[in-house]
Amino acid sequence: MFLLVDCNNFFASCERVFNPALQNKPIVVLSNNDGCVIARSNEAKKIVKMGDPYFKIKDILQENEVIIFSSNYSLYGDMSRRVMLTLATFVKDLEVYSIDEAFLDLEGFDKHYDLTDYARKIIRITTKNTGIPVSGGIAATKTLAKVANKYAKRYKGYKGICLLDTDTKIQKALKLFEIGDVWGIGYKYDKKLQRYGIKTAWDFINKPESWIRTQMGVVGVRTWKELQGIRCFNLELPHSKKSICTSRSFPIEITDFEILYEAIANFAASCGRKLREQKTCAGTVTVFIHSNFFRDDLSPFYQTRSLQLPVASNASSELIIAAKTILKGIYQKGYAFKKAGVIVSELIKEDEVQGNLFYRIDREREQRLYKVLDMLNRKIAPDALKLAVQGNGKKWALSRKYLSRRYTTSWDDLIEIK
DNA sequence: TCTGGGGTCCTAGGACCC
DNA sequence: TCTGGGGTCCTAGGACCC
Repeated sequence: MFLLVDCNNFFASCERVFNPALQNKPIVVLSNNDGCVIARSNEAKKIVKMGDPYFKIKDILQENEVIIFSSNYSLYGDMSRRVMLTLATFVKDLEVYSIDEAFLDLEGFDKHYDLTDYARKIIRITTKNTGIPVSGGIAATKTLAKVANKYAKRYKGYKGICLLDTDTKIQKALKLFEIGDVWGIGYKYDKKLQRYGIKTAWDFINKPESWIRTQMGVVGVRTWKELQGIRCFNLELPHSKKSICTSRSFPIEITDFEILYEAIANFAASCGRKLREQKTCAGTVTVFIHSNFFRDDLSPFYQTRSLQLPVASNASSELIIAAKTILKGIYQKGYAFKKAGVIVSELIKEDEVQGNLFYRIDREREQRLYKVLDMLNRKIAPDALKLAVQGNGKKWALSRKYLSRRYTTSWDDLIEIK
């Protein structure tokens, strides 16, 4: 059996841990640039929708005295790490599936424990250790564990844990489960299935496999099987990423090449840092820039281009040079850019990089340099030490008006007790 | 008039997840 | 005025090989 543990309203809960006055109050967390709603406390769920643009719902938030936060990923990332560390003490194998979710392998546990009791113990101790409320779903497949988890959250009676272990229970659960809420069924397939009269997960599994295959390909068939208890997804072990992206929307529209370049240089440097963190090098650098797609007075403008590096690299300086070459090729005067990003791909392990007879660079020296740079930035502050081309970021800085403190990762932000 | 059969690799786009 | 960011996998079609 799998146990899926999911943090309740994760970002909102993180904000509450260090500010208990927020208990039982409606909270929303906004995306970068304070753009739109990306997390809500239960109280706020009744008031605004996920993804609502902030500027459109400002008044509603105010009327309802909703407390607003800009996203604080230093805090959420660290709280996530704490949750995962606690969960890891209970099982041999777990897969950290996202910032707020993990699949735990309960194989064999049923011989010694009552699964529901054991899972309740897990979530009780996790909440005690971290301050984050969590809930869990247990079932034979990941997709069913996801279903179970939704029930655990939906009904208080489950006391945080829902177990789907018998055909009767599963059938009952699927009959009441909307098809669009199934893991693997997104917006498009939801609409499509609804058109064919498929409203619940139960309707879905009663379609023939061939029909699912034609309409939704092998991906759909996997979901169809998983809902019937046939395992298609196993616990995945940690692996390094296959591509890494750093991108931002700008609070203003940028027309100037130099400002855009400064932003791109920072994105490339950030990709470099992430590459070094997972000990990989990138073979290809891609840059994209685009206009404000929300403006209907202008036709959308989008440019992207890739460049193969002569030797795969994770040195920020080399990535920046490549990114600048690309940017020069795709930048066009007279256009206003609202969003840009750098993607690095064709990632290979740091120590398996293929050399190049015609392009020599002192890799050892470079590696020592970035080792020091990363170490200092970890110790002092992100980007305490950076390349001069990265500038000061003032011209394109994100707006984060409602940022809380980095309670757990910055000495300056520690709570003082009076 | 009629035009084989079997394969690989790459890319763009589309679907999904959080 | 103001609309997030970061990923994965699959598929179809085109180009190529013999």
